[in-house]
Amino acid sequence: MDEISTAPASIEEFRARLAGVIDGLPRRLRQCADHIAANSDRIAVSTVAELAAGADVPPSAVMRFCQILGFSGFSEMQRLFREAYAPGWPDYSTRLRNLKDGGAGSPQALLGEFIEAGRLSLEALAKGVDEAALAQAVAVLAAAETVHVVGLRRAYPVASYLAYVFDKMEVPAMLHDGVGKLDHRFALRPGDAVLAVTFAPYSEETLSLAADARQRGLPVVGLTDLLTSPLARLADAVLTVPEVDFGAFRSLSATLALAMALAVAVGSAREG
Amino acid sequence: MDEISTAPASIEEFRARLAGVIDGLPRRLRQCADHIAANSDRIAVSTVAELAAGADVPPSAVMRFCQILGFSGFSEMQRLFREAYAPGWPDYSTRLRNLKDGGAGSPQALLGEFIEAGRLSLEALAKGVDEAALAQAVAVLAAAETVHVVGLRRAYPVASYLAYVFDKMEVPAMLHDGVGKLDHRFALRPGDAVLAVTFAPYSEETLSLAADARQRGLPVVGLTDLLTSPLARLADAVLTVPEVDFGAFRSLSATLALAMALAVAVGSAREG
DNA sequence: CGAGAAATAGAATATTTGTTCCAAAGCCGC
DNA sequence: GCGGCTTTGGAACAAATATTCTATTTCTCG
Repeated sequence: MDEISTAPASIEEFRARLAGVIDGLPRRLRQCADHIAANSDRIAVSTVAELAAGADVPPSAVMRFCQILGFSGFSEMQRLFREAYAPGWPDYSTRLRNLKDGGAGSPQALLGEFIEAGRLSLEALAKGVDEAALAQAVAVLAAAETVHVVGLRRAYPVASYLAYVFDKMEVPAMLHDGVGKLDHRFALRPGDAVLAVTFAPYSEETLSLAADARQRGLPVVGLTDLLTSPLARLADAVLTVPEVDFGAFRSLSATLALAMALAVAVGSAREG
Repeated sequence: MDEISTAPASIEEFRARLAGVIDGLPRRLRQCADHIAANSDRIAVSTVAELAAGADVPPSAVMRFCQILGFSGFSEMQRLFREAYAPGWPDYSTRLRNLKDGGAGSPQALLGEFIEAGRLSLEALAKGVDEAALAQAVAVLAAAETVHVVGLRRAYPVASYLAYVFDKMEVPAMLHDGVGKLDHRFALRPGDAVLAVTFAPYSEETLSLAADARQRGLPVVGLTDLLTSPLARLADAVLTVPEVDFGAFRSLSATLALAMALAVAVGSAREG
């Protein structure tokens, strides 16, 4: 291994050098590189042993890694990070305020708002989950042959992630995405179930597919925003998500958390 | 001096106790208290000797100070600050694994875990965001004619939501979704930019489109998990998201928050 | 001013942490 | 399969760092 004799003098240089060598790195050193890149903010406050444990390598691997980057050893690398150590505030709310102070409309202020919206949504979900409805939704979907997932516009990311998780968990699922304006309503077969996702303003196509399923006697699970949603009337089990909007856009954090829990629970139930 | 036997459990408690004792302190200890109160953010990355030098007292004075505050010694005090800086999610993945192996997870328990994962991810994002990279990403995309959004598999929900938000904000955008195995690479025109989203295991198609764009001189913005991601080398601006990742079950909360902030910031910048 | 108590500095020690080195294992081209 | 090269893991070692101890100084109060 050809060593570089001079140590990086700044964090930027450090990153550049890391990017430069990472490709030619053997397995263990690659693990070090990945873990350190992912936790570069912890270098300043960690010991070799802690970092090594995090990367799942022996301490000596971390040492070799430091040397390959041009440092004489770990201490020298750590010194770089300790000096640059920005007071990344221990307190979440202070940090958030700092972000928002970047000026109204600045990217980081926006980010602060979206983070806040997501967090509030998750908290509300934690408090207000309807356990009976969730259990029923799991039961319905676990009993189905094929799960038909439908969700358009702002609900589409949720629907597509549900389809992804179902696929990974080997649950037969079909994503109705409205491509080509085809609704594929004849794909709904006896024994199947529909999982419909929609938020105000409720998309016509989603409601229509749910109504169709219901008419044919297929069970429908709804994931929506309010109990007064038109989807609620069509569904055998209704899950509502108290999502906080920021501006015109919905954070989706809570919705996705609920969707994932649902999908994984259904996947586990079908295995058993 | 009346010692307190239990150590502060949080930084707030630490501050309270410090405020409580600082008045009745003799000279050298008072110096310690002043210096430490003024530089509490450096406790995590300093040695006893450094702190002592800063306060202009001998190291043993610092030791006594720590003990008066209720710590067994300096190390214990330092641990408080190190952990407060890098909180919470040490063995998160083992927790999820236990949950999966053990109880097979009631739906509510699963939901609780996903909520917690989302919350931690958002918190980590608030602390670890690279504001310079975010600003650069906004600049690049705001200057583009058309934004080409690409992201597949687990990144697809993010990509599709980005496309949705761009659409609402009247930013010309095209979602490359890989339908029909078409990569639409010839849709990339001079003046356009690519916004690529991918997480390990990095999807070949996404990387390939990004590489193609770069080769033609189009700017690329990457949204990925690690700075060592192959996408990082292809991109002019790299945004990394510290998302809790376990198998197929990625919370996406932080990713979406960052994506939305990016999209809205780009939309606003283009209006002005 | 002087006795006693408290506080202090610095040296001595214990402990933790970083670093080196070498034998064993893995890999590659032959 | 075999020799040479690279990589790896762990134990031995070295350095840095925290902690304790005690002689000395500094306060305090009679």
